[in-house]
Amino acid sequence: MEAERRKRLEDTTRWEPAEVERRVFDAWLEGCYFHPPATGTPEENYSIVIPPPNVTGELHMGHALNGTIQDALIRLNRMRGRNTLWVLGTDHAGIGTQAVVERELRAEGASRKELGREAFVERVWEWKRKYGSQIVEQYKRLGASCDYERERFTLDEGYVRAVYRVFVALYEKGLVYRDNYMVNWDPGTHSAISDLEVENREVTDTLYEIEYEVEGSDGTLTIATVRPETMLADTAVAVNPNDDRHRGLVGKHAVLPLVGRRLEIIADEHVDPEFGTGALKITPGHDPADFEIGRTHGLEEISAIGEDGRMTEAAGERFAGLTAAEAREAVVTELREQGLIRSEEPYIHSVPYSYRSGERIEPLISLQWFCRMNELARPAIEVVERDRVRITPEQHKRVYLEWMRNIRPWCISRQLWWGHTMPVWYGLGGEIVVAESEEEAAARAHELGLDPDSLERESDVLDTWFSSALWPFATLGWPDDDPLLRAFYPTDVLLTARDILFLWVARMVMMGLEFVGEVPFDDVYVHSVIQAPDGRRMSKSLGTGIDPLDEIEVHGADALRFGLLAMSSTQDVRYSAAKVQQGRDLANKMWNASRLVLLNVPEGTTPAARPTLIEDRWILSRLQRAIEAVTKGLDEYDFAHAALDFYAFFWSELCDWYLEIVKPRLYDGEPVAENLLHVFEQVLALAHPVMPFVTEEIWSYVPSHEDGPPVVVAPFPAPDPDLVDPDAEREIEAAISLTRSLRRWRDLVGIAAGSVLPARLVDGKAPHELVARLARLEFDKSDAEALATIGPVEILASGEIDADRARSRVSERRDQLRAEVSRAEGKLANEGFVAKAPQEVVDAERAKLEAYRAELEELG
RNA sequence: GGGCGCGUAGCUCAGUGGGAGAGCGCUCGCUUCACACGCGAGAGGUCGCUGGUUCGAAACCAGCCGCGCCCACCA
Repeated sequence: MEAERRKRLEDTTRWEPAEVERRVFDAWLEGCYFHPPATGTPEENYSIVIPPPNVTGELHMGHALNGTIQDALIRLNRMRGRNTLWVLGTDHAGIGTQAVVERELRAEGASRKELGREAFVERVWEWKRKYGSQIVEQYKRLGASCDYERERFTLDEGYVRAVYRVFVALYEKGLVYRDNYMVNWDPGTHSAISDLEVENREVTDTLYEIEYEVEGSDGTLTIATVRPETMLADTAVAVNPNDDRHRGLVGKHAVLPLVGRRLEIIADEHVDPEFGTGALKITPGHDPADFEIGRTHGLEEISAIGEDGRMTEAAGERFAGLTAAEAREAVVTELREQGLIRSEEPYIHSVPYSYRSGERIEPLISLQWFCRMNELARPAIEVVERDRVRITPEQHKRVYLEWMRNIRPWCISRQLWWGHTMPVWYGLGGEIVVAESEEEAAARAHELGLDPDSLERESDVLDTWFSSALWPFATLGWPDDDPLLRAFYPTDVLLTARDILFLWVARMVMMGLEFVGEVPFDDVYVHSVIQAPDGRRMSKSLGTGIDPLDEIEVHGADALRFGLLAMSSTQDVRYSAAKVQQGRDLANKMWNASRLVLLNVPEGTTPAARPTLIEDRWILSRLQRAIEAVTKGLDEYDFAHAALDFYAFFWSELCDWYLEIVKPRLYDGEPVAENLLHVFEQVLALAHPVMPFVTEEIWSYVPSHEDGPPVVVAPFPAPDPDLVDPDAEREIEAAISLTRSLRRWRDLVGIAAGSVLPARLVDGKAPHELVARLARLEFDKSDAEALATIGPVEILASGEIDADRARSRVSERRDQLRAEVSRAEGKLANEGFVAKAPQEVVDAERAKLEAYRAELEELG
């Protein structure tokens, strides 16, 4: 080792991540380890596409966990020698990005409208060029080994081509169509949004009961509503066909108060006779349920509320121009004056809100573009049923299938400016021309006998999720016959939290099957959502967010990665700062344990498994089991166990025991250095997928690695069954357990930690020689009084020992043993147990009983 | 309304049929020549409640109580 590096190793008694991480990461980039060639087949290669973060995004804990899991898998498979690609990129995120830039404009006293569409879109691009790579840089801080040379963006030229190709194909297949249909109108963004972008909130409204006159009768009909203003657009009243109370009314007409319109009284199964009076006002223009009923019965659809959230002419001149809320008040006031309100009650129910703007959804009928989903869903259901796509944990499989089987048309047009402008043109007579480019559209118009110059392009853009659905193949070069696509599609696994299972994952499966003819990934692993430590949602606006970059700054990326994996699970978890701290402590421990080894092995030592003594056989055996456990955890997506099993092996077995046991040999130059280096080399490689930085840094100090390949491309350890050694395990574990008993006794009796006690061996029994050193005993043949017998060891009276205290400790132990003996005896006296329990369980119980009796015997 | 999940040490969580575990916190003792981000030792739990299955239940089954999430057009 160079003197300078040796000095650094000697002087650095703490793992200092900040100093090392950037340097190590740059070296990885320089080595091009993250940039695989487009060769080989998807079966032999390993690939993952990152869930593209919004281009406006900043790395949050969700990204950090999601990214850490992917990176651990990517690094594992890269080390296994597979040609490994992790696709990185960002999503243009229509509404979100548009909102960010609009906010910027507002701060300048300008507005989107003033600027005009073209200039605004250019402004967003400017923003993207300036800030769009922020989150990508943040993934680097995490240590993410993505292919940064192949970064993609959903509005890349090639990506846009993929989007248009898909849109046109779906249109030609009749799956994409334009229709006047009930949509979720978001008054906040002035756009339609899809069902999945709606969240239901419990709110308290007033439930009004309103009386309607029935034509040709003295009776009245009472209906209940929380939205009296929508009555202005009512076109019927419905009752349940089996409701005896109203049977006679079906076919008659009610008169709509304030308006005077005649409303047919119809019968429909959807009406719940139990609710209210069993009569339902039908507003096909402003209620999704009523819309369905209206279409079934061929009712007139009146739009009384416009897209601006104000009442239209159709609402009548008294109300036109009012906001919906004002109209409600006006309607209620008039009804009250006319004595038509029977009751007003507070009413708690769930109401749709825009996930994006947070405003209450206004259901209305609008001319939008839709995508029919059931045909696309069919094969996507099948691949999951057949486990061609495996969803882990399995409960999500049912949820996925359930949703897919009841899938509804998807509203894909958005009234925004930022996004993929729909490849649709309209002729003067309303003719629709759909084509991948303007030139093609013109040609098609020509064929149809339309004047190409008169074509007007659709101004709506596509739902952002429409383009995200193509992510796994559009990023790999589709629709071209790209070598990347041939080498890496289908990808191996998709990592996500469950919130975008429908919004994104299901749609990728459908699109992948439809356009590439193959699933986009073999596995879907649904991981935790990380909550704030108090169990609330982690969010900036609530002030509950914890910034992963701050954690990296303070504790290092390895610490955060370890912590996140250790706290991760298949269900939601609370963020645990303690787990990150545990990761930091582990990195520090790895650094320092390595210093012990690296600074004390002779120059030029080569790592090699060389079991000289039984403790060497023991640690090699334990290492094989640790490799097995960690590998299993990573392969089975059980990351918490992978991380924590590694921790337990490294800290409790390797550091606490093996290093303490071999220290004298290491200092004295007795043979152990090769074996120690071997164990460390394996450990570094084993931990690398989880803690890449500290392992890479230490690796560079291991003799024989100085000019060799870095650990990022070192072979991942495989357990060697020949090194598993149950005898050595038994023997060393017995020595450890005896040492601990002796230490416990010393501590209880109050003996100074440093003092060496005289002891004697019980005849015929020899504990492992290590015990004397580890428990600080000195054996002699004196015939002094034995104060205690612990296993095969008698501790002799000496000036340092308080004999009374020692005796009371002995008697405590005796009580403990008696309790154990009677527990075991009772169990073995139970005939049912002896007869029915498996033989090895019974034998084990007998052996324990024997051991307890023997120790009790020894204590006298 | 339907579905899923959770309730284990003070806290955050493992454990899914054979003697209750980890990390943090707490107590006691240590400047032991890798590490005080450390070392050694320890205290702390009727495993939400009730019943059942079993020789044996934290685990399996049923019911109840409490909490969370997803889906759903009862106004």
